[in-house]
Amino acid sequence: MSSVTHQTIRQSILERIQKGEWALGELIPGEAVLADEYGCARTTINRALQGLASEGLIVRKRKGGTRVSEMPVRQAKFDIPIVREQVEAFGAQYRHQVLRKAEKVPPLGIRTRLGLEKGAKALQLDTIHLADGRPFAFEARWVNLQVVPEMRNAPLDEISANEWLVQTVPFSSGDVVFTAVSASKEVASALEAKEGAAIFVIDRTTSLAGDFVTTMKLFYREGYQLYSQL
Amino acid sequence: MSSVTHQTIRQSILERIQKGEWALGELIPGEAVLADEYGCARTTINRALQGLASEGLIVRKRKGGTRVSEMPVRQAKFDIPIVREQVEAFGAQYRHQVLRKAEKVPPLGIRTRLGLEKGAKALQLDTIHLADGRPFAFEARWVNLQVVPEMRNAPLDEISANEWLVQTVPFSSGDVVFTAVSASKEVASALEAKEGAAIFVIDRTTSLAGDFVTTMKLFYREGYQLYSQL
DNA sequence: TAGTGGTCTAGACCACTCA
DNA sequence: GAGTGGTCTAGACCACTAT
Repeated sequence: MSSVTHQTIRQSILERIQKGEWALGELIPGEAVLADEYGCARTTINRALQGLASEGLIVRKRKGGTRVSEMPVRQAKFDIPIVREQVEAFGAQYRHQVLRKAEKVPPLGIRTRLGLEKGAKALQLDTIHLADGRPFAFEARWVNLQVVPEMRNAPLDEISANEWLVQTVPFSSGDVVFTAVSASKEVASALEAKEGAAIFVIDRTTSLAGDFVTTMKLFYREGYQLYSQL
Repeated sequence: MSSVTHQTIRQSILERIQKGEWALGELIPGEAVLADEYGCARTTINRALQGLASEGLIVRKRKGGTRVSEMPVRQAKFDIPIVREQVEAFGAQYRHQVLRKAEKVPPLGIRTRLGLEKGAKALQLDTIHLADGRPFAFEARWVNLQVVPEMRNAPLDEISANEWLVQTVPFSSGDVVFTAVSASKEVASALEAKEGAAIFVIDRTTSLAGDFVTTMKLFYREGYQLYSQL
């Protein structure tokens, strides 16, 4: 294959943008022109430019042409891993322990997030995740049993609720919120931290085809950092 | 255009995966077969499958075929916005104030992150971002003057360092770390919070073509939440 | 070595939107 | 109305890798 591929073109145009060949908001040459310039088919240019557009570096409009983005949106992508993998990535041994497993009527906030009717029960699951025997993260979870009734019988000694759900209900979607909170008495004791310690929290709700499956708060031990590249 | 587009096909195949038509790790039909099934060109199928692969839902290998991902990686994407836009998104009025602007030799940690030689000076900039006059975020920044010497004369009364850099050195890359910390005396006073309060921190280092431009810690006011979709 | 995905091309038509 | 990007097609060749 020649060295003129959509990837090399994409890289080349990226560098031209970074070098300032076109100012912010300025029109860059059309696909036809670039195709001629790079000596390739318009399709190939199109693919390169669509890649850059999906990253937010350029803005494309029919008839309006392609412009360098005026407000390049910086996007960070995070892999949201399974806690066990995080622990093992630290080179530590993973273990988890279910602290509470109860079927009961959830508080209003949880009920809303799971889309449950008033009085409906859900499964409450509190888990502590351990790295080399020391607390790594505390998980407070509610599961919608109307969607995954099998969860009642999941072997939670062998596999964490997190992983069981990933395997049983894969490819669900959802949202995530990151926050910092002061450790409550309950969280502090689970994490063996002082009450009031600054704790990094991931608050996550998962849904499958419009049904809310589970909502969870994950409280990490003090000093935990979540890393990503722009 | 017919209703058979790469997008509709992608959605269709996504639904088939979610419905469990193929088990985790199972081989799905080849491009040629799917093209026949959907009555379109192989190119179109290819585009749809590449989209799903880029999201980590399927894994593709030449000769090996396409398989449903065994460990679907959940990725969260965040827009990392400019603080002013965050404040204005809350419907509040934005204002900022430079608390410190000094050219001096940075501590070792900062020096390393900016790739500076021993004894080299950098620009230290502390800024408080205000929403309706109340502290929203405290920014502690160091700028590599070897890369952006113009920063010395930037009109920081009119435009925040953040925005000035985005406009002057757009399209840079970098990394981000999210953490929770207890407010130090300095941070607490800047944010008008209690010492020891749980503060959400974004720690960010930016580079351009291998040169480190700036490193910054952004301490958000108590209760701040960063939201994203999976 | 054979089969699968990765990519390019050339041409075509369509959809949007600016003037 | 005209110019730009969005997409599809049909065919071709290549690159990787499982067998």
